[in-house]
Amino acid sequence: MRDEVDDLSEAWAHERPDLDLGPVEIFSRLSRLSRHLDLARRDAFSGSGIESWEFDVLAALRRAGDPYELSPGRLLRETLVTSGTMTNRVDRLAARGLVERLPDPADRRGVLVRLTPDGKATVDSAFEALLAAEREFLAGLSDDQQSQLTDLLRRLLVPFSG
Amino acid sequence: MRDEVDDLSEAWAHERPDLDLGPVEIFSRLSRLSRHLDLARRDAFSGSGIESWEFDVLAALRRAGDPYELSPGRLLRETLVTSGTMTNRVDRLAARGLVERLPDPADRRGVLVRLTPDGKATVDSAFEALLAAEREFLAGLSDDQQSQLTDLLRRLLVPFSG
DNA sequence: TCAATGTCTCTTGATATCAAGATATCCAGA
DNA sequence: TCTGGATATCTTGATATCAAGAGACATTGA
Repeated sequence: MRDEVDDLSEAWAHERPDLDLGPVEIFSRLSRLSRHLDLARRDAFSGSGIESWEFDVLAALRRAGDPYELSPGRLLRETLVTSGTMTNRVDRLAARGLVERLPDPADRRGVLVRLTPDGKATVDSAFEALLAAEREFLAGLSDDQQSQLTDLLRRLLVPFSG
Repeated sequence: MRDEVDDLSEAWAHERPDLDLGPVEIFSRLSRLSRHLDLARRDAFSGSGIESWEFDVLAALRRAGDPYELSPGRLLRETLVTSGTMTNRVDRLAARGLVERLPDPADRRGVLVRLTPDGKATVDSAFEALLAAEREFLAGLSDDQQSQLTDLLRRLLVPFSG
């Protein structure tokens, strides 16, 4: 049981024996796993004909529940991108017929982005493909280990969820 | 102990009660932690006057040990970017005096990128700042939990390290 | 020796993103 | 009612990245 971070960490230990590399052991793995996960997501989504950024937007709308509407402002907070990026994304999703823009009846500055039936079907199929791909990732962990990992990651994430 | 992914997962469970969301509990946290980590890295590096992509390149050279040289090809495999990106990065690092390009004595097609003394000092100071910032992240975990987490993440990463 | 193939680096063209600012609308308080 | 500041979205300009390909050199096998 040896991974690429063991090599990296060993190299650092050789060059900087004065430092405690404990954090590297965790965060280098976290960061690399995240990259591998991104690639796996791309593969999983290609079957549904969408890209990762499209899924992020569509999934936020899908999770919101019927009638599958959110403001651009809310969407950009959910997906952590800037407003210029979200305008561009909504433009492209609307051009593909996966979402539509509606005026917000409660605020004339505002707009609502709504999932179309086509968009809903697309995101549902993509989500199922994603879950299947992610389950592959977890094949090496027992159910017990999976819930341990969930718990440890939650502890790290809590400070950012305030 | 509740985090943002608990909300997200609950919303999905409400909309898609037919699906097993176990993988989401792990990978959504992993992905979000990675984003928060990127932001923290940026902060940590700003004190040393460099950006994250600069650290990635300089750190690969630093880890290689004296004389701190690697080929661009090796560098792009270490940092997972394309060759065009690496050419651009080495250009900018060389312009700042943190690395220099040398002809490869063993292969006339090739080039070696070498850390300058300035680059070495910069990356060493940035690495110490990064470790300090990462230690903050880990404040909520006991030593025991940290090594549990390291072990679980290694298990996930092993399949990608072949 | 020579040709074919592989390897290495850099260039080009297109694109998604961000930061900053513009415009329109809402809202609280005088 | 009016005014100042906050909010919501979109636009603009600059930049880092990627994909694809070009050009130079190395290596292998006949």
